[in-house]
Amino acid sequence: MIATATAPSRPRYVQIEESLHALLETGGYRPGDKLPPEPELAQQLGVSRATLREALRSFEQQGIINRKQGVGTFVNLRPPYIESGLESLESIEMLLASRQILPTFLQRTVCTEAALPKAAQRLSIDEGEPLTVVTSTVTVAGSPVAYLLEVTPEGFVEAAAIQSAATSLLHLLLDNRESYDIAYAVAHIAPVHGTEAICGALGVGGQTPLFFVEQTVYSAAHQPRFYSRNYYVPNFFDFHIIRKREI
Amino acid sequence: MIATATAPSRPRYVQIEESLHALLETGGYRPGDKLPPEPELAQQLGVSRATLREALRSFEQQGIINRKQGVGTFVNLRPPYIESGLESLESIEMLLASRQILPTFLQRTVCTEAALPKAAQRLSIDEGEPLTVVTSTVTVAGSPVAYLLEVTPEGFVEAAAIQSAATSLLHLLLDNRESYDIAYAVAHIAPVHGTEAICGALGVGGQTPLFFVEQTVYSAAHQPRFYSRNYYVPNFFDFHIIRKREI
DNA sequence: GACAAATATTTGTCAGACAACTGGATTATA
DNA sequence: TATAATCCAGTTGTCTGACAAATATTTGTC
Repeated sequence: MIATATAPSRPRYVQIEESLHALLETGGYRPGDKLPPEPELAQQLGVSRATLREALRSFEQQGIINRKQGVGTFVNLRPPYIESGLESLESIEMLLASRQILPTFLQRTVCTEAALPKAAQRLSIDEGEPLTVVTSTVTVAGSPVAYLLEVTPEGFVEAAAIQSAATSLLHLLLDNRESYDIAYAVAHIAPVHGTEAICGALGVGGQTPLFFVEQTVYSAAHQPRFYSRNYYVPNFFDFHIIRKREI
Repeated sequence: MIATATAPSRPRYVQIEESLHALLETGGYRPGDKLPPEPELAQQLGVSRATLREALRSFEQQGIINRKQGVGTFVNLRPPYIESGLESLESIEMLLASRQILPTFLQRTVCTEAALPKAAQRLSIDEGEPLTVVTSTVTVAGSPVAYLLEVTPEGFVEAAAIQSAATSLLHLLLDNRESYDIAYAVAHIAPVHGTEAICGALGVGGQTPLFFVEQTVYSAAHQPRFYSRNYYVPNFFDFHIIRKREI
């Protein structure tokens, strides 16, 4: 039925979630539609009702479905823009790819530096440890749209892979799920004026407010693996966030 | 045991989630701690194991706990800053209150205007319908830190309540959960230069980049209820977001 | 001490049953 | 007839009890 995939010990209710997800996506269910009754759905997925309900609970938590006692389970309307806001960790390549845009990386430089105190703290390593620093200017149709400065401990990513890649370092990490166990990032955002060098690279005047994102990227075990300081040209990007009420 | 609270028809597994949340917060559980075995915990909460497991699944989905077959259930390390990032919908009062700061609202004006096309579209109402517009300057210890422009259809909030409140309109909505069913917002963020009026109100020069947040606030049924255009002084705020990898 | 086997602990899954709730159909009543 | 009360089928919510599977601990053996 479902490919056993990489981890054979993954609990069934997680696998069922994936089956359910596929069912909702490709099974022709649209917002507002009613799902089959739980006993039927459980049989259809080859699982007990209790296990199915754990998966459904997770979906309900995410706001994908809506259960009502005595009535049924319904596919929710999705909030606008639910996907690909800032709350989802993506590389700039992924962001642009979803709009069928292919970026070019100019002036891509890769160098090794000793970690300064701030960088060392951020990556939980010792001062002076070697870091790999990648800087690049991202252009779309000839116009520069972003300036990236990306930092990771030397050796975390194979040097040859970094050199040969024509992508952002973050994309390299996210693209190889198995090798790098990237789970989330903490991003700080601010409006700034760029330095002369950055404004020059982006071809904007010194008075143009830039969108500055500084983020540290963590593994699932909360180990910092990477950080970046990126400058975006605001007119080209439209950043948004879904803000959910808590409690 | 647990107060029956407002809605008696709320499913038990949701109530259990709240009990669990309280248990984790006040029950002295720290990250890494192991929870009691499920049968014991179920008895402690006065609920069957199946129901408890649905609540636990929801917590696992949120990354709060970690279950491992044959071992136990553990409280997760929390990512830094997990709370009160931009991804959580809060009023500026709530944001500052968590840091023991009490803001003052100066030059608070309340007026009624006819909806222009853009505003009408945003709030899904007809052009020309009356809107209540609240503008205010937020100061902390005498220094202006934000300028708010908040808009809602007239009548959605009682006029007297708006007039008498010395808070942001959003705070009024979030503070009265029962009256206004606010669930989430879609926020767009950008770095901008303020207009003369705004820079004047905030006491900054025209070249200072401001943090601009334009958000539409929705009910649980995805009805737009409110929108705001806010300008923040960047040096006073440190906005951050948790960005999670999807899939 | 090192290794292997048995045991205990804990989460994962199942089956079946009944309760609670909803919405519509049916029936009783004015 | 119109309206209200009742019943009924359908669906999610909850419970009980059991066993399977994974892991950690203890015990036995050399």
